[in-house]
Amino acid sequence: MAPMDTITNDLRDDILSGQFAPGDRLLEIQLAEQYDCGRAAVRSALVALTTEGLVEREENRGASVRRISITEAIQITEARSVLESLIAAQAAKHALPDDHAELRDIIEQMRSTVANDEGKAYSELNRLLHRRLREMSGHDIAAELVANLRNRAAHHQYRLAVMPGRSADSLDQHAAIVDAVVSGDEAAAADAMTAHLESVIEVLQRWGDANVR
Amino acid sequence: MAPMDTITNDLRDDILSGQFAPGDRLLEIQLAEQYDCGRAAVRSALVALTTEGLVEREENRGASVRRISITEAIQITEARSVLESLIAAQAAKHALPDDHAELRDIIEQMRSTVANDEGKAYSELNRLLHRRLREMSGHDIAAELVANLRNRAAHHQYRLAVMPGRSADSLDQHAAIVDAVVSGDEAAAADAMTAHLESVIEVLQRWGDANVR
DNA sequence: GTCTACAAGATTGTTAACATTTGGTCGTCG
DNA sequence: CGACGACCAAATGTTAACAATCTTGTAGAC
Repeated sequence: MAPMDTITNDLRDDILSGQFAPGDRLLEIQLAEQYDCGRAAVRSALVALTTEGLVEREENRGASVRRISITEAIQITEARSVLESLIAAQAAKHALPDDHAELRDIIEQMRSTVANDEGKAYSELNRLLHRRLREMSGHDIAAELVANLRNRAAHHQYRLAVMPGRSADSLDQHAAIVDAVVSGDEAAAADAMTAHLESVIEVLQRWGDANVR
Repeated sequence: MAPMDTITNDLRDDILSGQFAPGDRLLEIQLAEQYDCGRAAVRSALVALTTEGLVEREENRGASVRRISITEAIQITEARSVLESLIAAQAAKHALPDDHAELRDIIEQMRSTVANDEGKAYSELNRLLHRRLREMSGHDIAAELVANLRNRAAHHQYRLAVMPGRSADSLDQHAAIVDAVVSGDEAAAADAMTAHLESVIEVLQRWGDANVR
């Protein structure tokens, strides 16, 4: 009834949206019922999500939502940093005038959400901006890798979003990225993106130091 | 009889070693027989390798070894470039004296194979060097991504290895990387790695221009 | 009271049969 | 001679039952 890819996407979304929390067990029968499909389809989805790094499977012991430690989240963000910088550079190279307008518009909307303290909306615009930059870059490989890395650290990203005063800093950094992309300056775009993610890493690091022991 | 992970690894190896060429169909029954297991295990392996980017699957039409175009191979190498530079920097930061000795030893062996024109052996040392750098870096995330990217472009890498005069250039570049890592200079290590992979990209680009129309 | 042995339940792993889809072949008709 | 359509074979997709494995709870011995 439901093709395998659909299950994979649905389950991925449900994990990312927090309906299944890190550590939660993923029982095949239960999922089969929930998504109205056979166990085989669920198994395939679990295998796929395991190689994506979102799910952990142990022989004869079943699957569970993978827990991501802080140190791992930092490494993920470091990898994202270099890849997104590549993307930003390529976006600066390939973006068209229409794209420029769209990027500027996103920044304006972000500015508005920050002024009104709408954390949720800001977070969505954040995702949108990064996604559009990936698409504009034309670099399918880097785009795919970054999308995956983002998913893996989604939980930690979430905590970041609700940190007080973080949106303001973040907004400036995003504006700088867009400025560089719009002006077609590849190196500046890459640098701005690196600076942005360095700042994210710093926050993660501080949070880790404060909470781990 | 054979656990799923084993099949996945075996099939991956057989694809990378060229026993299954790009475009070759991967029939479930045939593979089940070849690896002495059920179709279910084969299916799981195919799903896993599909999300790894090595296999292509089409609904109701079966799986085949994914073909990688030159432009895709270039993008793969570009992504590898930034990730391996990150790895080189981390390796420079974390490598211990024993590691330094090992790296220098690998370079010496490489020098010997180049002098004796042993392309095959050089290629293996090449892989070994990159792998050890990944391990020394301690950056599991970047290491995993690079390993995957290397697999995806394995076929094009192969063509590179047999190019005349390429080993000599490559050797100098690798020596530069090791020098930087051994001296603990993170930035220099990253730059040397970038230079190395830029050179690989250039070769791919020239080959592409010469062969695609 | 704690530890071990064992049995019951739950869950994954495997197999086999069945259903569906695809692609091609052959034959007929225009 | 070419085009259309019905069949047929091959392969994938799906389902259900069975086997193997792990976990949990319990009873008994020390």
